[in-house]
Amino acid sequence: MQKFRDKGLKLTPQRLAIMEYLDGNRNHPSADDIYSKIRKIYPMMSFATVYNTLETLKKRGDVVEITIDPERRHYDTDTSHHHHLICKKCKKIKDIHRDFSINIPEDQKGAFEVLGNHVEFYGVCPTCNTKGE
Amino acid sequence: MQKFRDKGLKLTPQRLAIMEYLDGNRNHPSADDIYSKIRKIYPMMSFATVYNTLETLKKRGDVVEITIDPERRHYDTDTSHHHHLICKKCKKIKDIHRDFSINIPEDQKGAFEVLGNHVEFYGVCPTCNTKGE
DNA sequence: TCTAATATGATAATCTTTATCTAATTAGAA
DNA sequence: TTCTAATTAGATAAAGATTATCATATTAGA
Repeated sequence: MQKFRDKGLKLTPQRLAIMEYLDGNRNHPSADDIYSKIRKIYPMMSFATVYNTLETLKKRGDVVEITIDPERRHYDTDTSHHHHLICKKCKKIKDIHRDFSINIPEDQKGAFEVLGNHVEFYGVCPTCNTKGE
Repeated sequence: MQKFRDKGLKLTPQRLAIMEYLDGNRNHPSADDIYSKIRKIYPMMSFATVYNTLETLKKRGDVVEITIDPERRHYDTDTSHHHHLICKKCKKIKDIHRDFSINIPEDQKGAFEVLGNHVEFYGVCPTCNTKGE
């Protein structure tokens, strides 16, 4: 939380609410998740503010956008290098912390400047699995 | 191409045009790419038909949806297990053929049934790199 | 050639995300 | 504490991607 307070970021009640919601949140919420949840407490929250704030936090490097669910973007405050496991049914996302040290073979990389990688595992979570087919 | 002709798929001119366009196409086109291109030759092509056909081909397993560009979905007719490298600037996608044999550590997997994985490498392609900062 | 089943295309609808712009608020100086 | 410049919020429009609907047209096979 403290990490958000620095670097000339104007602290408004809306931003604080969003940051508070995100801080330590391991559920990789979507913009809509954030909006819906905070709206219950601060009904004056606007969708635009959610996107604005996410954009600001992304630029500051305090939040990372996850592209793993084709339906919508998810956000993660864990900015350390890690990977994800997604349930194809309920779309729940789980963190996978582990350095797989994967690299593109030289012959396929060519002159491409590779900046990083992200592994997306997919499958069916225990909850969805027990609910049957 | 021949692989599309089987299994009780009704062959309409529109479908054939889409299949022909996709066959051997290594550019991971988006629905819009497909639509725009084919429209020039078959002006009667509808966007709905593009999506319908993609859906059909996906179900048949002849096409795979790639979730790597947050802006839109891309499609790949190479259904073999492989990974992708995307340019953060121009969004061009390149195939990476290589089995990295990565697995989730048992303690993090739990009862999750893992069905597969996909590695997304990102960076800047040679073309965008030479265009300079 | 005929028919049942399926696909097309036009269009509306939905959903996510971005853009615009004015009024309100914040941070920091005075 | 007050004032001011800069930034942000919120309302809303707009854009863009994808899905849904449904009457009409087309296909495959009898």
